[in-house]
Formats: sequence, C-alpha cells, structure tokens
Amino acid sequence: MKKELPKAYEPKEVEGRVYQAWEEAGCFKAERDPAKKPFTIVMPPPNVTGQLHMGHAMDATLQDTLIRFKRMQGYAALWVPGTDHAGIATQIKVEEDLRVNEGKTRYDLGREKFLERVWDWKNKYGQRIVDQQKKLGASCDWDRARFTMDEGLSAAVRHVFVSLYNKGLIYKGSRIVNWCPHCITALSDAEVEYKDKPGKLWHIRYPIVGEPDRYVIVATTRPETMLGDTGVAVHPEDERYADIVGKTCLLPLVGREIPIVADEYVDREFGTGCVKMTPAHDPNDFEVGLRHNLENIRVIEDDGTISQGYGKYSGLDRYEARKAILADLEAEGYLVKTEDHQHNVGTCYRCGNDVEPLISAQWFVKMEPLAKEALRVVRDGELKFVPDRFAKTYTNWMENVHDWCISRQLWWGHRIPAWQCEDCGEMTVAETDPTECAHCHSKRIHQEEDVLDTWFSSALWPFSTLGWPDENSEDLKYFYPTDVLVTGYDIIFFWVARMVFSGCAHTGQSPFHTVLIHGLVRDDKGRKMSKSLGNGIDPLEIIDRYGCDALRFNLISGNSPGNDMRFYTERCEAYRNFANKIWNASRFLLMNLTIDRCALPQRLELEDKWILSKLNRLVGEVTENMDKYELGVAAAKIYDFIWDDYCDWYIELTKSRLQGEDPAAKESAQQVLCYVLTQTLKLLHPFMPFITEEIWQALPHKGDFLMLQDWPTVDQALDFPQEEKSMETIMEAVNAVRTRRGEMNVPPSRKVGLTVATADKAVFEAGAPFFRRLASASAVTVVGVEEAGSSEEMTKAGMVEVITHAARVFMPLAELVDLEQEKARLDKEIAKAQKDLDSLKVKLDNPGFVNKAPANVVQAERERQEKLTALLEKLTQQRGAM
RNA sequence: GGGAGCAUAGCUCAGCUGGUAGAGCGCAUGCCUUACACGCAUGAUGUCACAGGUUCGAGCCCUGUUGUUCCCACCA
Repeated sequence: MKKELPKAYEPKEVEGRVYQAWEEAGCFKAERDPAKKPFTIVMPPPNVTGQLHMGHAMDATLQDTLIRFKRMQGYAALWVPGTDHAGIATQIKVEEDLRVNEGKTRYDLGREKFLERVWDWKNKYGQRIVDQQKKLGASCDWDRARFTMDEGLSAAVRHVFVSLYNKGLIYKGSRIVNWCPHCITALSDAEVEYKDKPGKLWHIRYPIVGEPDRYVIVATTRPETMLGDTGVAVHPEDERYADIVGKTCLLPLVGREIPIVADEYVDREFGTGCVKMTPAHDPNDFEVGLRHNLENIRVIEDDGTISQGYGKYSGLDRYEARKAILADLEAEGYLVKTEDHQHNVGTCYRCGNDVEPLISAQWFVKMEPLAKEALRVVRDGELKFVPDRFAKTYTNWMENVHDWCISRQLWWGHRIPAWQCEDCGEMTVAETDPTECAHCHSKRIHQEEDVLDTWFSSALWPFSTLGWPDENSEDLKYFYPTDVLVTGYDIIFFWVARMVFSGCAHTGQSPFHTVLIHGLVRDDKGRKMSKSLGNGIDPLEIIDRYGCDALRFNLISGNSPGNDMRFYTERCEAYRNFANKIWNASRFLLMNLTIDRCALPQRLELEDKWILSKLNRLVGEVTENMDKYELGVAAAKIYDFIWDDYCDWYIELTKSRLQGEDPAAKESAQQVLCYVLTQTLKLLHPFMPFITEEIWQALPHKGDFLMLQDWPTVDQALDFPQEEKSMETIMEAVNAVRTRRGEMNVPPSRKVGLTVATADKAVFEAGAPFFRRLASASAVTVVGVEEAGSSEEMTKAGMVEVITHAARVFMPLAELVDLEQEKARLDKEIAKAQKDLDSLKVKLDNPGFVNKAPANVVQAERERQEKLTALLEKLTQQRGAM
C-alpha cells in the first residue's frame, strides 16, 4: 500500500496528468439520467481568439467549483463550454493583421475572401483559450462545446430574427444611433461608455434675420456640428426670447436661414438659454426636431469626416474641422466667448474613440414588450441574483431600456437574414435564403450587408447550445432551463439581461434561476487590469509558479460575492503552502499506513471523537455555505479545519498511538486519520481539484476518481459534543503549559514531569500522552483536586503552577521563575478575570437580559460565570502564595 | 441628477439568521520536535469611519454625516 510521495507538492508534475486521466475516463461528460436531477451551467463564452485573463480564471473557478460540488452531490452536472465569435474584436484583429503583414484592407479582399481569413484566424487561435481553460481544471463537457457561429447556433439566431420580425419586434428604421467613426459601425446603447472629459463651451452669435444688430447667442460644446444646424431652440416661458420665437436666424459660415423654436427641453439656466439644434447629430436635438419639423442635415460621414458641400471643411476630420470653424467664427466676430466645461462624452467600448451620434438606417429590437416578462420573472422570484442588490441594477436598466440597435456594419458575424427587393422595395425575411421577393416575386432581391450585434447570438446561448430551436432535442428537454449563471457585474446589461428576455420570449421561461455575480479582479493597487496599463497578471504564469489549486483557492477565498478583489501574488504563495501542508499531512499518513481499507474502527478514542465531531460539523456547514453560494466562507472553513484541527492537533494527538506498541491502537489511529482525510479531501476537491485527486488516488479507496465520489453528508452517529468539550479542556491545559514555558524561555528540549490536579481525572488520564508530545512533558501524573497541595505548598516544593478552567498543572521549574515578572503577569490575569466577571454579573443581574434573552444564551453565560469564579479563586490563591 | 458598494489589526480582506472581534501576509521571541522551514510553538497590535436611534445586548438592524469607489441618466 505504501506509496512514496515527494517531500514537497509539485503541481506541475500532477496537474496535466490528472486532468488527462479525468478527460480520458470521461469524467466531465454529463449523461442524461432520469434517475438523477440535472444541474446545468453554461459558461460565458470567451472571445474565440482571446487569451485567458484573471477575470476568466475567477469566473471559471467559481463555475468549476459549483459544478464539481453538484456532481459529487449526485446531480447530472453539465457545464457547457464554448466560444463567442466576438464580432468587432475579432474582425479588428484580423484587419490589423492584414494591414501589418500585407498592407491591405478588408475592402481589398472583398467580403468573401476576408471572411475566409477570419475563419482561418479562428481555426488557428480558437483552441488556445480552450487549452488555457483546461489548465484551470475546468470540468466542462468538452464534447458539447459550441461556437456562436456554428451551424446550429446560427440557425437559432436566424430563427429568432425571423420570429421577432414576424411579431413586429424587429424593425428597420432611420434613427439617431451611436456611431463609432473608428470601427465604422453603429453601436448599441450598452456599447457606449461615458467618460467625463474636460472640454469647452463656446458661445456663438447667430444673427436674427430681418432685425439688424439683433442676434441670439447659443452655447455649444461641439461647434463643428453647427454645419448641420437646422434651428435654434429657447424655452417657451423664457421672457428674454419670447419675441423672437417664430423668427429665423442666419447660420454663420453656412448662410442657412434657420427657425427659432420654443421647446420645453431647453434649460433656461444653462449657458445663454439658447440651444442650437443639430437633429442629425444629437439625440436630444433629434427629438426636438421631430416636434418642430426641423430638417435633418447630416454633415459628418461614417468615418468622422465632414461631408461634401461645406467648402474647405469638407473632408476634414470632425476635430480638425472644429478648429477651422472656430478660427473662422472668431475671425468673423461670431465667437463671443469660450468657457471651460466638463462634460460627459460617449466613447466606443471597443476602441475608446468618441462616439458620433448620427442618423442612420439600422435594425432594432423593440424592447418594451420583451422587457415586461424579463421584469416579471425577477419580480416573482423566478430569477434571483446573488447578491440580490444586482436585481435592482437589472430592474432599473430593464425599466428604462431603449430599443436595441442590432445591426453592425461589419462582415464577421451573422448576416442579417433580410433581403430587399429592388422592384417593390419590400423586405423579405426568411429562415432559408429566399430566391424571390415574398411580396412581388421579383428575383431582383439582395441581402442586407450588415451583420448582427454579437450579443444577439450570445443572448440565445443558454438554449441554443442545448439544441434549441429543435424542440425534440433531448438535451434541451433534460438540461434546460439551466440553473446558475456565473458572471461579472460588468456584463449584466450586455448579456444577462438579454439572455433573460430572450429566454422568456423564445422558451417561455427564464434561462436560469440564479445569477451569481462576481466582481472584477484588480491589481495589487486596486487598478483594473488592462493591456494599456500593462498591469495584467497572467493566470497561466501563476499556475506555473504556484500551481492551479493555489490560484483557484486565492480567487475564491478572501472575498465575498459581487465585490472586487485585489490580486496579491503573495496570497498564492500562502495557498501553495496550504497545498503543501495537505500534501505532507497525507505523506505522513501514507508513511504510517499498514492498512489497505479505510473504515472507522469499532472503538474510538477521545481524540477520535473530537475530530470526527468537528468534521461532522464542518460537513454540515460547508454544504450549507455552498448551497448559499458562500464559496469563500466554505473554503476558509475547510482551510482552518485542515490546518488547525487536523494537522496541528489531530495528527499530533495520534502520534503516541501510531508510534506506540499496541497494534490495535496503531490501526485504529490509521483508520480515523484516513477516514477524516478522505472526507476532507472530498470537501476540498471542488476548490483544489488536482492535489485532492492525486492524494486520494494514493490512499486506500474504492472507485476510480475522487471527483466522482459522493459528497459527504452529516452523520448524527458521529456527533460527540461531550468528547469535544473534554478534548478542549485538555487542549486548554496544553496551551497553558506551552505559553508558560514560552514566557519563561524554557527550550522544548528541556522536558519536565507534570502534575495535573483536576476534577476530570478520567479525561486528563486519557489525555496524559498528549502532554508528553505537545507540552514537552517527560511524565504526567494526574491527581484529584483534593490531592494537590495549596499553591503555597507547591511553590515551596519548587513548582510552577499553571491554571486553567479545568485543571491546575504543576511543573518543577521554580528556579526559572522571575518572581516579579510572575506577579505582574498574575495580577494582569486576575484583573482580566475580575473585569470579565464584573461585566457578566451586570449582565446576569439585569432582569431584561435574564427574561428576554434566549434560555440557552443565559445558560451559557451562567456557566461562564461559574467557571470564571472558580478560575479567579484559583488565581487569587496562587497570587497569595507569592 | 438618480442608484449602489465600501469604510474592521501595519497591509489586503473575512465576519453566515444581532449574543465576549477573525484570517493571510507582515512583526517579535524561541525551535531544523524523524509529515511539512512552503514548517512548529508562543506573543503584540482593533473607540469595527463619525453622530444618533432600536434592543436585555449592535461590527451586524434603522436614520443622518463624512470620505471613497462604481453604475445608470439626453442638460447643449
């Protein structure tokens, strides 16, 4: 049975091998089993050509921990992996590659050839992130891996598009949209990030037509848009301007005559109370324009340059044009003044450039009817957020959501399945490519050039990956709806919200019942990890240095759900040490192991009952914490149990048996050690899968893999509250002796005989061997309370006295005592006991407490009072003897 | 302009339904005690941001204040 393990745990040697063994044995495969309950998680699909970062690592670790836990609990646990085609991100990468290596643009290649390049790119790099996830120990069912542009998922996308279109929930229209002139595409509201930037507020004079020397002064942060001004607005109740409403003014530089209108939108207090209206380039102006029939004149092109027809400004970039226009306004005396002004600028979440609002023909999803159901499922508790405050974030967004712009002027993605007829102008929207116009049967139809927003396909992920829209899909029937969705709070709007309304709309139910939200992993200074800052920490590097288990433990413990965490490499070191601790505890057991079967012995010693009782409670608590998604708390409890209870105490307590002469005692110690370790490994496995599997394989076991073992359950027969207490009185005495020896600087090598005077003779007799090993005792004599001499007598006999609640312990070390120091220490101890006792007395004398507090709390305080009184008495006696 | 989070030991953070404040790292002292120096033992350090309130009892619940971070929102 004996198996040699290296002295220190070497994760690198273990992880790859263990993972391969799991994979080859099919441990990750989820089978549809009518006898089991399903438990499903779909992985947030990372960008197919992306690289694993710390955020992924945390996300995946949480999911893997949950799925392993449920799998061990006997669920048919399915974790669906996959990747996202990531429209803009991927297309930009390939375009960049094309530019750098061949000096070409995508237009040089043409749509078809370019898409071939992207697929090549995807095939080249698509496996990378999957391999990286495997390094994290992810127990996904890889055979079920999906890609958002797979045939099946594309069919789902198309099905949804057609269905929404037919219900009138998808439409095409000319609206003002967020446009990125750098990515040259429309964006959805969610893809715009607002940033506070310092800017200027320019005051410009617009002369009033027919009233020489009269003019209005408008204030603007974007003077270049004046080329597209088609009106000026004032507040209807603004007396300053009442008489000019209805008149027109002359647009400087352009010479266009534009109306002055009155609209509630205008804030009288801001600037001059006059606002220039550029309906084609400002969402508010657009709205005002609708109300007053203002013309929409687009002056900025898709690439951010000024349109033709504006003389020297045409062709200039919008910010170059701004400079030129300002210079001209100034030269011609139209610029009245310039103020500094802080304002909120929309930027593209991909490239960071300023978004240009402009009017464009785009496809939209009508949100209001969809949002209704998505709100209801949360309101009715069919969908819960953990922590629940994120439900509010979600609800708030959903209640105020605008129509979703889903068309993107890209090539990489799901092309919009709509064909426009050149003859009748109507759209034909169909699941299979049409050959003629559905309205006039003309063959002269052509498909829309645009593709769909990437999030349109990810919104279907929980069901499209399971075979939907095929209602006969067995996976869909069995595993859907899924259970928990794990993701960061940063994509609640992008993804979670859209999955929920999509699930509700297309499958009639919320795609999952719980959303577990985690925070961001930041660097050690609290900054977001980012490429531009170069402060990212590569999870693979950490794995390489400290092992996957240490990384996982770090990511799970020490933070609570929904809160950001700072990543400290030092903590990986701490958890590597923890892994090593377990490793060595196991090594110790294996070195002492003579049995080949691990079962609890008939006869249990005091210390066995103590550890078993503690283990039992651990099992209950950890399970409960896991059920409540308190993974960090669960992890901490296991950590403490293994290090403090099992290693620092229990292993030490068994040594006298293991190294003694009694074969039966030897064996029983092994049995309990082995049993407790095995159970603990099961509890730890979801958190630290590799080391636990590796050790378990070396221990006596039944079954093939730890990861497929049953999760431990609470066993009432292993509750030993009395023994726990007894053991604790011994531990208290051991600690007290250690402390005193420490204070007197007695080296551990100096062993002395101890005399223990106690009312619990049996307990301390049972515990006598522990004092030898744990408290440097050469011999232990246990006597009754009445058999020991008074403090005075014992001191005279050269004894040092140590007092605990349950015992007085004497050590013949009087010559080492510094009497003054000793007196001071005792005085301090007495004062503390007295103080505690006093406050206890106040408490217990308070009728409010005695009458209103729960009986068990009152009882506990009474017991404490008794114990403290006894302790104080003993201490006082000892002090008196000095 | 709305909304949310955070404020606990030198640092980073836990603290589950209110019942005598915890961990890791760091620090101090002593130990290579035949599982582990990636270790063992011992020790020091907290007006739980501030002010009120509820309660027999508050780090935890309520109100307000301050500081800080974030999200949402069409003020040019």
